[in-house]
Amino acid sequence: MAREKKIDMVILGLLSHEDLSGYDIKKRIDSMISFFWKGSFGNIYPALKDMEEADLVKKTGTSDNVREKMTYRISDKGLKILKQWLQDEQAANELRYETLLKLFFGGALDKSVSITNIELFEQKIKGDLKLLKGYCENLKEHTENADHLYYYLTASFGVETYEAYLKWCIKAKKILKNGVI
Amino acid sequence: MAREKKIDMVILGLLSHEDLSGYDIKKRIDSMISFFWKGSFGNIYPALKDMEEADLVKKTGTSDNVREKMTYRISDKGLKILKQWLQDEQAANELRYETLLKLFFGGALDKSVSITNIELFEQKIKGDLKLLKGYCENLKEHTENADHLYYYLTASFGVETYEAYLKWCIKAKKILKNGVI
DNA sequence: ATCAGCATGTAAGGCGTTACATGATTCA
DNA sequence: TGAATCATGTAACGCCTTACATGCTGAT
Repeated sequence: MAREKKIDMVILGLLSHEDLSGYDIKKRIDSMISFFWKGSFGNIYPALKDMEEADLVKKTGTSDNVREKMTYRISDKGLKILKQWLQDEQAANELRYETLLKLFFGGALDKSVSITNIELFEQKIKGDLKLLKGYCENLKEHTENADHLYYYLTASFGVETYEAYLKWCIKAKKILKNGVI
Repeated sequence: MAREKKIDMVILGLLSHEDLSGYDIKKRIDSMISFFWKGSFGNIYPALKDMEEADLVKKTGTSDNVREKMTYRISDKGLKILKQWLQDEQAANELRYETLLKLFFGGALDKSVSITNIELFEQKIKGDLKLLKGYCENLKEHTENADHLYYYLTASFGVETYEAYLKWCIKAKKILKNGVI
């Protein structure tokens, strides 16, 4: 079983819920998934093409009907691959925070630079947290769709960790200002 | 100012503290930085070579003296580049958690699969948290080095977020078992 | 003697981003 | 009528990972 490309799994996962075009897949990723996984046209469209050739998805619509979106549907084979991946215990969980990298080397400059970097991070997180909280509230009100429970769990992960980030920001700024732990 | 390669900044940052060989750089990254930024021989050695050609670092030691490690020292130009990067307000902060991706699509299988995935994540985090806590304790005891304050701040970021992860794990498992938010 | 770890690298491939190209449609 | 957005793609490049290749050194 060749190492699956992760973008393939994202696409198969989305198609397991509903038929979608490449463009719509991008929109779904941006609105619901992007805080823990990203996608771009530059990898979505080629992935769809490759997966069509491998019979993991097939085109629907556009049966000579020009000016209709090209939508894709997951195949039985595609669904099997998706389920295999979900059950695979391997999981690459990676954090790459340039802000922390800069902070780690902050001693090379005045501490005010590090404080500014933390404040920039803090503002970005505050904005994203607000979005995630709104998203969570929406999901709580629509429990008729069983998948919403899963969406909620991922969004609540974001809320809880972002709140921890903000607490850390306050503490870190204080430590820097005082110069002692 | 061309877009800096991030591994270059990691290396320059480490060299701003002390002269190091490629091998030692890898060890430093693995032990102190890897939870928020990674590096491999495959990108460290080529980066050192490129930066030597660009006069950002220069070789020290090994002056015909065979069987001595090839160590590198940061140059004034290298230090300038490092400081520019530290002051640049752009910062790529990216989370890529396959565990969350699998959870998002967990509705395709029985909830027990998602619970297992959360538990695997939980165990991994528990182990890493223990390491980070030990690291923090060590840093608290050696405040004579001013840089240790910065190391401590990044490590405490890890401790706080990992603790938030563990709280979320417990909550998420409960929600899945009950089937309601 | 042999095995782990020190030490330096190269090559191939994977995967992703960014920018570019193209054209239709919708709305102000 | 012009701008924004819908919609699909390609090309080039960037950066990293993995695996491989090589040889030394120190401990058991």
